[in-house]
Parts: sequence; structure tokens; C-alpha cells
Amino acid sequence: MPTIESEVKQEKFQSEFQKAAVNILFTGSWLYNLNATFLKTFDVTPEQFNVLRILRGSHPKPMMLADITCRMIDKNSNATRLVEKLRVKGLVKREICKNNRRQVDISITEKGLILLTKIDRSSDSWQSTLKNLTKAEVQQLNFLLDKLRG
Amino acid sequence: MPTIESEVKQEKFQSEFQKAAVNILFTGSWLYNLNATFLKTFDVTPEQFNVLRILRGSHPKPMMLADITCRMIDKNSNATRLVEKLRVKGLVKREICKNNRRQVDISITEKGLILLTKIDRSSDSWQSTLKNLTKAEVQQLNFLLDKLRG
DNA sequence: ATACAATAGTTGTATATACAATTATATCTC
DNA sequence: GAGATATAATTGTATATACAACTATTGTAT
Repeated sequence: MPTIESEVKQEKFQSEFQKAAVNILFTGSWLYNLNATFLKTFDVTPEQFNVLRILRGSHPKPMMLADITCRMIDKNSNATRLVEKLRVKGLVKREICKNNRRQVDISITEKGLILLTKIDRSSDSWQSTLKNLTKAEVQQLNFLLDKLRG
Repeated sequence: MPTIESEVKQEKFQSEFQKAAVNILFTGSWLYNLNATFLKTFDVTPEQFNVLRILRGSHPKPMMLADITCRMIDKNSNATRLVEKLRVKGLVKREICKNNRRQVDISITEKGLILLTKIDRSSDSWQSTLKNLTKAEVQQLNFLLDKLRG
């Protein structure tokens, strides 16, 4: 098992807490890169994929931009430009809301839904990287991460 | 305790494994942003801070770029430009290696060491966010993350 | 109704990242 | 020792991110 010490070639951390901070950042980056590489074959970035999943969750009800933003993993990504890229690919639809013309209604298209289905079908491969943990361990991990954020 | 479900406003995940993936990415991003905000007062980015710590670990022995890169949390950051930024700030020193002129010897300066000391002193505040977990829980978290990466 | 504030999204711009191509130097092979 | 290969780092370039400033629309108070 590759400890975080060996991963970043540091023999000793100041504390178990500091080690955990590095470990979370490192593991997050590692997982992100795995995911990004996997999704590249489908020509979407992790955040684009994330937005598509969010929209599928609401489908067929459209969502406004602010609602998408607050559900995103990385809130700093610029939702306007992200959605625009998905629109160009034909994966989402944008319509100005009739009742409130400031607002934009965004929904996933049929093409977007089909893409998600395809991704889901072949995502076993990368999800299997998580299979190093038992279900009980994964539950424990989720508990600890939630508790960590306070 | 804010569960990952409430953080990304998704009631239900396909599996505990998928939830863990989102949870790690989300917590990593959350921790990164906390850290970035904290370090901004010292005018360094998280990766710049990371490189300074790496160099302090080797001090007074200089390191070559490739050795720094393989110790970095995010291996994709461009170490050349990162180090150059630190050099401009006077926090590191660059010297072409006499024995091997392809190679650049990089070391942390006195100013860099002083900055790290200052940061260490005031980093209790942000490290305290990890204090939501007991030491035993933090150890368990480190164990699970290491095991996850396999 | 007019002015002020709040909301929803967009755009500008500086900086950072991803990844491939390139330069420079060293080593190896014949 | 000339040419091929490997190593170390840098540079080019397209894309992404951070964050503030801006536009447009709606709501509120007087």
C-alpha cells in the first residue's frame, strides 16, 4: 500500500493532522486526474460531466445557473462558460426564462442523456479503483470526511 | 454535520463508492480553497507553499527540478514557472549545476525560511479546521486514503 | 412613479494549468 | 569521435480558473 509519505517522498510530517491535509489534497488530485483521463475519451472535462449529472438529476425540469453553481463540486468554475461549452456540443439547451427574463433555464438534451448513459456503462473501470476499500470502509471514509468539514 | 449530500444538494448517490468519490473531490477542493485563502495573506499560492516546504526539507542541500516535481501534490503544475515565481520573490535561489550543466540546483533562501516560519506560526487557525476529528479518527482517515489509492 | 437596492448572469483580464514540442547537455555504442 | 539515445529543463500554446467589474432585469420604499 503506497503511504502518503512515499507518494510525496516525505518521511515525516509535523503531525497526523498535517499529514491528513496533504493526504486529502493528494488523493483528491489523484482521483481528479484519473477521472479526467477517463472522461477525455468522451470529450468532456470532470466539471462538465458534473454539470451534466446535476442537470440529469433535475430532468425534465430545467435549472437556472445559480442552482447549478451551488451544486457544483468546484464552485469557482465559471458556470456561464461551462454551460456554453456544453451547449456548443449539443449536450444542454439554454432558454431565457419567460417569467423572469434575467434568468436562464438550462436543461440536458437527449444527446446529453445518451452520453451520460454511455459514460455510466463504462465507468466501472475507474470506479473499481475505489474497490480497494470494503463497503464498510467506504462508509467510514464518508463519515470521516463529512465530520472533518464540520 | 454537513453531509456531502447536503453540500452538493443531491439526496441520493448511485452507490456508497460514487458518493465517496464525490466526497473526496469535494473535500479536497474545500481544503484547497481554505488553504489558498489563508496563504493569500502571505502572497503565495498553495503549490508555491508546497514547493517551499519541500525545499526546506532538503535544506541546506539544494534540489533539482525533477526531484521537486515528483514530491509535489499536483504533479501537473509546471515546476519551472513555479520556481521562477518564487525566485522573483526572493524566496528561492537557482544555480546551474557545475557537474551537470543540464541541471538546476534550487534551494530555499533565508527569506524563504523566515516566511515559512511565519506561516507555520499562524497556521494553527486553519489547521484547527481539522480538529473536528480526534487523533484516532485522523489516523483512520490517513489509513483509508492510503488504502484507497491501492 | 422615481430612485435605490437586489438578483441573475455575463464579460474582461490576469494568472494558472495541461501537454506537447523544443533546446541543451550528457551518455552510450560502434 | 560521430551519431543515436537519454536526461533535464524550458518554452509555446490552447484552455481553464479566479475574481472583480459590468449589464440587464426585477423588486422595494417613499
